[in-house]
Amino acid sequence: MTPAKLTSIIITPFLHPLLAAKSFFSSVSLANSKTHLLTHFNRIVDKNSVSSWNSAIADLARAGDSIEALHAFSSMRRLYVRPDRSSFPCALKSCAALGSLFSGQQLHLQAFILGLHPDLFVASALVDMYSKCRVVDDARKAFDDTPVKNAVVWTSMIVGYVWNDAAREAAHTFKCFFAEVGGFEVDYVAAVSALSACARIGEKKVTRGLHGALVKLGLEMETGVGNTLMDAYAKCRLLEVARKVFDGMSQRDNVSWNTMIAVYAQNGLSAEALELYTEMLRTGGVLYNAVTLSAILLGCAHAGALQMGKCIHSQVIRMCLEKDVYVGTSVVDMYCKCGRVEMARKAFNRMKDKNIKSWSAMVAGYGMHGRGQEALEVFDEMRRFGPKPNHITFVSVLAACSHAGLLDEGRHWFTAMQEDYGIEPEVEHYGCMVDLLGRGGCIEEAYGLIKGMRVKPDFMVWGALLSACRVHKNVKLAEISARKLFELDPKNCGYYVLLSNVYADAGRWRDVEKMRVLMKQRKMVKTPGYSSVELKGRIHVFLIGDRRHHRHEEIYEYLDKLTVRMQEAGYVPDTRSVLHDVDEEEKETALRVHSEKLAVAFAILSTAPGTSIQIVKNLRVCCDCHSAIKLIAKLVDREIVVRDSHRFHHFQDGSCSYIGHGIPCFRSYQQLKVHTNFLGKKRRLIWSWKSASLPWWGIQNSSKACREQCSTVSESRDIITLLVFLRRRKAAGPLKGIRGGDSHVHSCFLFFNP
DNA sequence: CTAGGGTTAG
Repeated sequence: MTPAKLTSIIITPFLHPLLAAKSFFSSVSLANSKTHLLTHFNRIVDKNSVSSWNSAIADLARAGDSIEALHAFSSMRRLYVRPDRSSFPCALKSCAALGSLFSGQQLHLQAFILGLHPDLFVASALVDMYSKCRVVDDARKAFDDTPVKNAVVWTSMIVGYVWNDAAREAAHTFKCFFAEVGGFEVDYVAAVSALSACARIGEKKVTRGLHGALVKLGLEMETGVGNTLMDAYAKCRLLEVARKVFDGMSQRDNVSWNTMIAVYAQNGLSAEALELYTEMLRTGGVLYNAVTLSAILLGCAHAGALQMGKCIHSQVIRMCLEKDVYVGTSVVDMYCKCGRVEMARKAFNRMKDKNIKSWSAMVAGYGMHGRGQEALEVFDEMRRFGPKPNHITFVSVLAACSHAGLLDEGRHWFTAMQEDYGIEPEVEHYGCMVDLLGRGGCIEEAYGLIKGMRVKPDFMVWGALLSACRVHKNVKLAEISARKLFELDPKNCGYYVLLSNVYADAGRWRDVEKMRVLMKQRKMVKTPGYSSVELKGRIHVFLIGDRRHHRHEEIYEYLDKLTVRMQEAGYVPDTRSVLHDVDEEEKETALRVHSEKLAVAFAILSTAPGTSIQIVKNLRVCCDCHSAIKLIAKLVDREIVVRDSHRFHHFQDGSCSYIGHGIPCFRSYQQLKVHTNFLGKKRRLIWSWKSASLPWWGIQNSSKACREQCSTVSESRDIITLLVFLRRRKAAGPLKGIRGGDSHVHSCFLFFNP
């Protein structure tokens, strides 16, 4: 580059479109004779003093006004003020925030010309800027060009790799750092960065190794280190170790609590998540915030705990967090997974900023309720007004088509995704397509699709095919897909059962027997099926034939009565389901005491007439339970919503929206396994809400917006029942305050506005 | 008289 060109770049440094906008600094020039400027934040800038400019740039960068910060830098250059080592870090940080590589490169060039690039502050900012602009190779070059490195430069490089999805590289860099300085100089920020790399890698060995090293350095007592360590262990699926770290921490901040709650919620341990949340409120002495509520909402969504979810939603509104995209999306997701897709839609409409995940959540929400047409309408709206759909959105769209049986639409979007949006289909997309085609009866076409896949088909794909084979009685392909499934997911006995169902339907009893023997030989352990129902702040869990519930006698008695009424109405037990779900020895009792029936009976007994009932089942609802619950809903005149591992069944007026089989919408075998352990370890089956008081108070004075959402009679009745319950528990304070907008109750609310 | 690196969420 010629000196002349260099000069021109230095004098008019920023030609980037970002900086075309009018700025306060645009009018600043040599022609202007004033020596001082009064800028943003009432800061007085001496036009000729570098440090004065530096402060102004720092102010703007700190406030997040990156463009103005760069304008300020630009104006300074126009006045021929020579930047010093303090001018660059803030300016580079602004480039990083904007992702503006162009401006960043020019700053690099200027720093280079002024000979400031080996300065530690400048170097670390450069590394940071390049990695945030996604050119990790240049970040590495800037890193290597720094002759003497300190912890900050090393950390910037480690974080840079993590940012650019190169976690292993990051871990390796930390190792080099550690070796070079012999452990001295490794501070807790470096440790946190390295641990976040471990979390990405997700390998037990790596995390344990680093943990050991940090203990030696005496860094493990730092709160930040503990927080990240918990996350890293959780990502390695060592939940108990994560909890141990949490318990062993001498100081916990809200990130510690949030992390632990999120870990539980993400792994399907909703009860633990909610329990920890109450503990946080009671003893933690820390403030909860958007992150906490987001995690708790996820827990509610998983447990299907609508009432709790509403409480949290109410708190969200009070804390003015509805406008937060993350929280807003969690609310939408929670309502969808708790069976209230209309309420989800209302919450969705109230969101001002919607990101791609909010839109995808709404599409998926309609999809899991079998409302494909509405899902496609939302998708259409998204294409016109929202962000550009990505691969996640298309998973939602295809799943919606498959759940609603929209064969042509599904085919159309699968092609359009590749041709118009340039998105290569991944395993999930194939899973949806195989399910869609299989359900539509095009089994051979589905099999053809699998054979032509570029990625390796996973258990979802083969599982979808196997399910379709059962519905359409295709023994040959069932055997093929089952064989694959035995390899891919050897511990899951569901496929053995499914294949034996296919044999049974074809009358091949010898093969059915073979399957049974095979299962015994391979020592398959069944995932225990259970159903749960939320009632006044408790989650009641029922296993098959469970007699551990304190009201079990009442429940069985009522169930017997119901059975008689059902038989009078013409109900005949559907024996296919016995094959579907249960072993030989459990056959006789099995049908009548399936966990979902127990849960339904318990819910009817315990709620006021007309209240709608929500059940969550971890496996699929069997055919018999399906028809039985349909009849029960009619007999007792209730709306019953059952969410199983695959989709929602809305029972009302003797009908159900359920269509055939499908691929799971609540997928995650990890979650099921954790649950199995949870039950296998004989933890409390009936999880009781230890301290119902605090989180529940939100509902008393539900903000107007939330009340509007709870518009139906049964829902407001839910709330009243809840209030009476709370009063009985003396947790709720005076009732008069509950009914009206009494200020006394307001003052009782422990709402922390962080 | 100012400046650089980190953790939780869907």
